[in-house]
Amino acid sequence: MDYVQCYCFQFSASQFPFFLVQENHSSEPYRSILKTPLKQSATSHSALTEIQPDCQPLTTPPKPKEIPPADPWTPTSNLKMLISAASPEIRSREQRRGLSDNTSEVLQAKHCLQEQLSGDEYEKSQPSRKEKSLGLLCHKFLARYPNYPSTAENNYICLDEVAEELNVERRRIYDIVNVLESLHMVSRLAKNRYAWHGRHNLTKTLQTLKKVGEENKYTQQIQMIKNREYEHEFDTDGERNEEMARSFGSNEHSEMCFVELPGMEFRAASVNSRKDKSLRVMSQKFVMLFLVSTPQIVSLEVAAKILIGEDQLEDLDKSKFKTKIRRLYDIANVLSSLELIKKVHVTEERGRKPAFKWTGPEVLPNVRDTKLEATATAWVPHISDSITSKEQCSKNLFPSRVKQSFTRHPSLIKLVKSIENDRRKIQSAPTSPVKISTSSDQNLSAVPSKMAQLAVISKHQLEGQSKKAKEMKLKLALACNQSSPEAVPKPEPRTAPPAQKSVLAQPLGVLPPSHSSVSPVMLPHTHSGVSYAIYLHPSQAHTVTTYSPSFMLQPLPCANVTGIKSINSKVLNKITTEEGDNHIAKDDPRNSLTANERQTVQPESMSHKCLKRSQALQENSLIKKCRSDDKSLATSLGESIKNERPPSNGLQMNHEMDNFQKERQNKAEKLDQNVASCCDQCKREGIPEDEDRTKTKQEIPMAFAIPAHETFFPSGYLIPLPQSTHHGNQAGFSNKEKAGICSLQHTTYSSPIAGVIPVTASELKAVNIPAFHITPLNIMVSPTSIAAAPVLSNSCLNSSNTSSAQTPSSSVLNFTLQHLGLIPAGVPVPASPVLQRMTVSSKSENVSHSSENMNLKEEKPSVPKEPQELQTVKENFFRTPGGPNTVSSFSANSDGTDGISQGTLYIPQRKLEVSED
DNA sequence: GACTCCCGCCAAAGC
DNA sequence: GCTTTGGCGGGAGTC
Repeated sequence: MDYVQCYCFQFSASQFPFFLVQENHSSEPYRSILKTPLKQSATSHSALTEIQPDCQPLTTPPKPKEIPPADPWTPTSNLKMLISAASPEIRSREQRRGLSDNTSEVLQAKHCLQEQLSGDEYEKSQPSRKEKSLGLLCHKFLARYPNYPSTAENNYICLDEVAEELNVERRRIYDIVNVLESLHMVSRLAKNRYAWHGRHNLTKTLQTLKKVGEENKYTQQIQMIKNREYEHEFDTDGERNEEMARSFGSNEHSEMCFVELPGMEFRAASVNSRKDKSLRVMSQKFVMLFLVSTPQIVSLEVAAKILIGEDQLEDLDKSKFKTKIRRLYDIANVLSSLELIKKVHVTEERGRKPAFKWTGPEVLPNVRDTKLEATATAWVPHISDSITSKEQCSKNLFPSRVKQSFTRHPSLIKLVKSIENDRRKIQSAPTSPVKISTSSDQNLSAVPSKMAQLAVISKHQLEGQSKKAKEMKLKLALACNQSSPEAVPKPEPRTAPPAQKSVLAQPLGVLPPSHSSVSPVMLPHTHSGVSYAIYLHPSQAHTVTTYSPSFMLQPLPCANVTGIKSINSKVLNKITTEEGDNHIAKDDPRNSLTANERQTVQPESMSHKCLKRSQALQENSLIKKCRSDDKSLATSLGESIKNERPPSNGLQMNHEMDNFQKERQNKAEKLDQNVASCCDQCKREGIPEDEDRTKTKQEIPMAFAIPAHETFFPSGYLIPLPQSTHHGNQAGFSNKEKAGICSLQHTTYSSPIAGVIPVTASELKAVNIPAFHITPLNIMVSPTSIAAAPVLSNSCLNSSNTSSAQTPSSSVLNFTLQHLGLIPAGVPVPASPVLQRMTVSSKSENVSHSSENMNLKEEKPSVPKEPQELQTVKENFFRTPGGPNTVSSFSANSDGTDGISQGTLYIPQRKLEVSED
């Protein structure tokens, strides 16, 4: 036992000169042994952990060459020497150094040792399997390089050298490097030579992977697999596989390549040589699964099935499955070392399953497509590159996806591959002399610096705005407190962490449940500084709404925003980690970096999680809605929450809708009165009439101006309409604000059921908000939640102006219905509340819990099998121009136009979280 | 017995 | 033709 501890020190000392100082001053009798680098012990991890953050050698640390002094040999030291000599790694190392002329002696020593020690003792003397794990090796590898290397430093990696230093065969280093390469943390420069980029590219890569994963419909695939799991046991060669093959085939997954980032393309000539099975590609796909799923937990089984599905479904046999699992373990070990994932176990009906949970930074869905870009730049470096990156990745990953309606003929694939390979060879053959990474490293350094400048500027400006807004809020709070106490935002709202402020550049007021009966929630609109206010009834304190970077308002399943994850976990999965969920975060000092990163991105992550969930829920909702029959609308919401039943349609729904429309007219009037009252109050308090008043409208929660160009659309669909009234609405704004307003896309979204849903604060006390969804461009309220529609404010809209609540033309409606497959092509449908009967209900939104929460009771019978046609319809609908389910994606395309054109049907994210935990 | 994943063979790709 | 890269699966260690 004693010598084992000694080993720990030996490893550290030999690997890190940092420790050699101690060694040199040590009077420890076994000093001579300390000179021999041995394999790490279990404690080496912590040692590495402490070393890694700052003092990382950029290059291979010089190996200690000193010859061990001839210290007196004791029986113990002799034994230790024998043990160390017995190590094959040590032997091979000695051989490589040419210092080992006495191999036979060593072997003899080993033999001798074996004889001397009992079997158990000898086994104990060998490094345990854990100590040789890829994860630990990866830790050692990572410890050699800084997380954020400066380009001025030497960041090259020589595989041979590393393998030697780490006492492992090169094969293992390849495993690590391949995974790191998939995250663009390293890139291949030449034979045996890589460049270390650290985490500089990580955010960008993850964004890209997420985007690609979304486009690849991984969420749906996961869902599909999970659903099937519950329906049947996965059999190897049955009809189910064929079915699955068809599904995957229909998703055009047959051809997938390595996702590349701009400036890092084709750096590895072999990158795509075995692309379909490459560890790199597998690693990227694996990461994608985490990024697109909610919760971000992926079981190995599901991952393997998806990965196999993309390969050769016809060969979906056990051995293939086992192999995939093996590879996934390899990848997971590296990702774990990077602290991007953590091993967990999900408990479900069939038992405990190994899975991994994403613990890395949350990823913005797609910032570039929104006007947030400049702002987000302050937050995420390289963000401006992400577009190109995304496009590039899309091209790389889904070459045939550019025109989704066309599929490349298999016979052409080979030709294309051949051409691509040729081009690759020409462009990127990694040959000697070593290619200095001009495009990569320099871009990496140049772009970030520019972006950083932009970021600082944006941040500065936005902080200014934020301050103003805060001041206004306080003023307003005082002002409105008199007229409407419920609406007063708390001076210290439970806001998102500061990091988000800098990003959102708006006071994000996710307010705590106040003592008043209504909890206001301010939601900034980053485009224009418009905020939304949502008032929650205390009974819904668990459903706090926060801001989503994609401009979606998503109720979150808890009052404490920072507690979302835990609640989610609680609700969704009974997860047990092997070492405790919080262990790493709490205890591991190395985690500070990840923690920091996470701190920066967490606000987004939360809302985004909800976004993710909403996507999943929405999918289920759409499916179920189409199958729903005769359940009553009034009861369906509550029932569905509890029982996950499909929503209802029919006469009762129509009745409800009629009532609703009447109600909301009344509410509109009340709302106007409230607004006027509040503004008058502000006037009395000395708040400037002109600009500030307008601002007030933006920021005051009581300014329940219903966007004139935004209309509640009970059906959940938004149909873009020509904007005709918007400019008129801007008349009252200052130039400054006009500018902000103009930055908005003026697409009008309307509903067959035109109108607004004004709700006064007092009325809100009584309403529930089971499901809603708000974006700066649209507001969607599920039919079942319409009566509970929250109030909204949007400064760029005149509260009294509802004229733009237009009824879409019948042609648009026809288009909609036909696109839905609900009416045959060519059958005209008048613009009437027909859609009411086909609205997507939020009823079943929580159904996807069943898949996400394997621990929850699965209500398999209520999850009907999804027909292919419906699947297709669903896919089509969720394929928004900028990506699936991203509102932001159509708000501003790179060309400055609306990404959604006339006649385009957009099915919005519809909410979601019924957290009844 | 299931889960993990090390290990090294060997073929493809690179030089 | 040699070297590098990495897919792959046997099988051992661990739980």
